[in-house]
Amino acid sequence: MLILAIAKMSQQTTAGEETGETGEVEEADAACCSTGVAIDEASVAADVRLLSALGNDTRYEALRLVAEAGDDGVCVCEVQPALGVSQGAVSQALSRLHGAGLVDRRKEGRWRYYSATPVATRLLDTLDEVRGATDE
Amino acid sequence: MLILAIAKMSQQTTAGEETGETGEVEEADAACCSTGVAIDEASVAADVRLLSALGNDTRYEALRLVAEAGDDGVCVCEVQPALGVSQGAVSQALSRLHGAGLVDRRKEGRWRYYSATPVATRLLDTLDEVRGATDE
DNA sequence: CGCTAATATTAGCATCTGCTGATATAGCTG
DNA sequence: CAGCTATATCAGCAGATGCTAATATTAGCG
Repeated sequence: MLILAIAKMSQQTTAGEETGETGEVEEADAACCSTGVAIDEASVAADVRLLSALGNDTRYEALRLVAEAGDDGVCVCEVQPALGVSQGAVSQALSRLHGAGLVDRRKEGRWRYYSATPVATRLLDTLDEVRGATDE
Repeated sequence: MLILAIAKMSQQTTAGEETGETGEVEEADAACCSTGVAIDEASVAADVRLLSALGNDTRYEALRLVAEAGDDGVCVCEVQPALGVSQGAVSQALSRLHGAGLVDRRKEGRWRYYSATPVATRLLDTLDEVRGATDE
């Protein structure tokens, strides 16, 4: 993928922005990127998977509900009426969140409980913070 | 929307989870939710808009590139070859990011520069942190 | 002014997504 | 065991998405 190349181009870009030209980027000057922001393909995929899992009302709301429940988690049987969509849609939503590492799940007899992972908690906190800062 | 109702049900749920029944949730006990996690419909919409804007490779990578460039931002003319998609796709991607409040834009003659907003910076930092914690 | 360059916008298409309803699977009870 | 409940999975459909190519708009130059 392009990301490693992007990181290199970015460094060049900052210096060359006055020219307004796309400029030929030489492969020299590889001794840059000490910012630790260079990001590899797998990380991109992981981030996009996480973000896209949350970029949907039903799934976002499901996660909010799960996160609200705390460490004990919440039973699917309670998520479903709260979300107001079909049982199948709820199950798929929770499965997608689980696949993205945002919820953990456990069985208790017939019942299935979902709880938020630290990743999810952290991300929701950040969203709350940036929204709060933006609402000023 | 359902969210306010969700917040109330969650409180009840924690107490009633042993019953395994969906239980009739009374409207009483409204004196809860001191955690500040109750979230309104507009906030959900805002968060989902932000998250879905980023839940796509092209747009995520565009934002990464913009964020790398620092306060001066990056010229579209440099983003396009870096992303390796059509000029139109780049423009749409940046427009979507702007609409989600993740990038600011300015004109300099023929050139258009995009820079990351604090919201974007913060979110990307969090993603890096949780990914870093997860990769252990 | 005409022309070129940069880039936003539009139209259209293939593919993807999210939902519903149906079905499959697992657990519990008498 | 049969019957019921909880919930995961599947199939299908309508609508959304993301891309390309084309076009429109803006900026700069001789």
